[in-house]
Amino acid sequence: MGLDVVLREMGCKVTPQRLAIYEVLQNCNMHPTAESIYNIISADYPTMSLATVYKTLDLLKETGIIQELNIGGNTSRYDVIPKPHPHVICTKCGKIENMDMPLSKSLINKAKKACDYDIHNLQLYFYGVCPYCKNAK
Amino acid sequence: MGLDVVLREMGCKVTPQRLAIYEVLQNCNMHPTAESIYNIISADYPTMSLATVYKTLDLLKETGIIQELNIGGNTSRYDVIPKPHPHVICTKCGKIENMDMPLSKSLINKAKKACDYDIHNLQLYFYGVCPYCKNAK
DNA sequence: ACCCTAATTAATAGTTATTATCTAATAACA
DNA sequence: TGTTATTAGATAATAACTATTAATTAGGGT
Repeated sequence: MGLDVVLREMGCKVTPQRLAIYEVLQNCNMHPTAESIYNIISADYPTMSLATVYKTLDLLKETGIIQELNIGGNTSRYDVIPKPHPHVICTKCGKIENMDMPLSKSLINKAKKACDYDIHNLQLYFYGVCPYCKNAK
Repeated sequence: MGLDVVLREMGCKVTPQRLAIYEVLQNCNMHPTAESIYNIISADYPTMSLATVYKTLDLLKETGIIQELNIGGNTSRYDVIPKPHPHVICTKCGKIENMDMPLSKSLINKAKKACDYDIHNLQLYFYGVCPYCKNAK
């Protein structure tokens, strides 16, 4: 389902800026920061504002089609949500990658037993050293 | 093993400020921010500086006896490390709690198979609505 | 116990990510 | 096409954190 449909369903306007930001996130699997999204888009939309990027990212988060990643450092990164997946972060170079590894349903079930929350989401981050940095040393 | 021993082993000085900050983290299971640690300690150490809190937290992170949590929002929270455990965050009130739920060794093993990283750490966050907020509605 | 020195604190200024505000532009609908 | 509420863009403001620097202090040597 396209972003335009989702936006209209929420009563939000479909603007080129929003589509462009979402497109960057889809075509770019490197989990960009708000600022790198801004830089990428500035080439085509010289009038794009960083504030717009932030506002749009918030909106897309609310719609549930992207997620914000908090992996340490003081900068958030963003990610389209095809299906829930863990992330690996290289503690040397800071790169962050999707992991093709299913988040077992049983993990949420165990969590539900371990506390009294209505759990609706989870984030799993692994920290380590990537193959490139391993060899670089 | 006490903090003083750890610090001396690292060739760092044992100062009342450092001990105080660590003590707050130990006696307080609410995962404080740097600023709330500062506020708590200010009562006893009126001369304490926020910068000192940040530097000490960084140092304690390096020693490996505390960890920094990135749960969204733009503020880091801190936590002593008794043994690795997941966290639950209430998406209504922002409270964050430790979960008494083992992080199975197999999770890391699966991760090691799924990518080529030397994985040395992981963070697992669950997001949901806490019992109190459930009832409040 | 006292001194010396390097490490650390405290105060403050600076930086950076993010948010708020406000005016101009524009998507959606009649 | 015209109207209107929403959104974009520019910029100022905020908040978390970091760098700097002078003053203080822990810890080893005497």
